[in-house]
Amino acid sequence: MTMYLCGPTVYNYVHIGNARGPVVFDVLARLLRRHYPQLVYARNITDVDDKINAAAQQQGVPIGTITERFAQAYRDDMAGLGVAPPDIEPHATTHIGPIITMIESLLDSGHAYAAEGHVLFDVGSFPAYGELSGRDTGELIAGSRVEVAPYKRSPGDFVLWKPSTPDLPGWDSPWGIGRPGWHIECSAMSAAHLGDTIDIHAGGVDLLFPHHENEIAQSTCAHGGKVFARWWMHNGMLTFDGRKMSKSLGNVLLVHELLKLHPAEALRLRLLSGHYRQPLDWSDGAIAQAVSTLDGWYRALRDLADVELPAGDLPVPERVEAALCDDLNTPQALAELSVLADAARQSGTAAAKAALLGGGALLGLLQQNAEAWFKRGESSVDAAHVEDLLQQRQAARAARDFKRADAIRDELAAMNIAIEDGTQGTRWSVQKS
RNA sequence: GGCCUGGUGGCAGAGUGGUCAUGCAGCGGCCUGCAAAGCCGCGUACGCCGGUUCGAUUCCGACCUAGGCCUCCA
Repeated sequence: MTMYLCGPTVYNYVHIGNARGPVVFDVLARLLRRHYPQLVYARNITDVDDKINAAAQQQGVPIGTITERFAQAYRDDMAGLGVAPPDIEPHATTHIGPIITMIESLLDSGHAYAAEGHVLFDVGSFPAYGELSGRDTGELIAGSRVEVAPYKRSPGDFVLWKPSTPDLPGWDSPWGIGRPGWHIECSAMSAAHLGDTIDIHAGGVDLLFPHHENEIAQSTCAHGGKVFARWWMHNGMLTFDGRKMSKSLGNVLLVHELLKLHPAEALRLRLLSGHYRQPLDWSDGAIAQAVSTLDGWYRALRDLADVELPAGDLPVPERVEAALCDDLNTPQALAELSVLADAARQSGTAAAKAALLGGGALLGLLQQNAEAWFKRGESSVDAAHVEDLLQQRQAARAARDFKRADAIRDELAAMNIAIEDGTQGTRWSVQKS
């Protein structure tokens, strides 16, 4: 079983919309690994690109400085969101050889042509072009938004290799010093690591055309007509202010920044709270709801802190798995998690606790200590002072001086501390998303 | 203009041809010194108009509306 996800072009921090695919397909990978332990999951890094070049030139540094920095930032952001690293993280610049080989094969088979230092894919040579995205080439050309260049035979033809000037990164090739086109990178990298035919190819819907269409054309033609990807999965876009969150629109929220402001699991929960194929709207209110939901689950777990888990691996609740097996229905899986939380609260058994944790684990949620969840942001709070106030309040209550006790509670509330009196004493937590 | 998706209760968001989504918020009750948490209960939800059907939120058609792709984009 093989899976390929189109990864980031690393010239800047990624925004939360960019994280939806990695998070959603991380859940898919977790699910698949249960059934196909030999799953090989590849997520590439595009580390050569015009935008990277622009950023490097602007800052006067080699592209490697930019790409290494932001590739690491990307790994950090994904780790922050609880995304497990893929099995393979191929970089475009370390696959120039395979890319050139693939282009040569396309030239040899008549699916590509060289012109003015460029090599272009001849869309007309691949009748199935447009099938995935449901468009026909005639219309495409009529659309006229494709770049018309004198060296193109047909406006829909796309670049496999383009020439580089001395001030830009380039690699030696049969067509001169140049660099690969974006589309061929994914074709070459997936073939290099996952073979001619991959099982699942994932990515955002915005890549459906032309990127994935082009990948199909290149790979199919380079591999003698073999199927490129058996299944395609496209995640819907994240919207913000009612519009697609995108760098070009400028309405982005960086993962890097959001992780400083909100609990990571709330961000992850939000990304999983809609079906992956549907659009999902991002808002502060939505994050607050996610935090409240997690509060409830963690509260159930905190009450069971002393209940020892059964030995061995956590169980995966059948209903959670069934939901995910049904076209990765994460909202349904989340609903099942709420049911499990109820069961844990009401039964208080080790089995119920394990089920809740096991279901959460499959979704990459409930991965932290319950007490830690409620005490997050504690560094900004003087815990000793809080404990001292609670002691005073306890004394006041014992003396039935409720006015004083309530005044202390108000004081704590002003410090963003919420308290709960329970049979095991008074608990406190930091009220901050 | 072409090609796609959607429009579900205050909010988020699944799903289904005919008794339940689920969560968040709200309301009432129990509990509590009072709260909080928890528990119990509540709210005439499926864009609009036709059609098919014994019956449609669910199928079909038109319309309105939102968004995406057609250019870099997760």
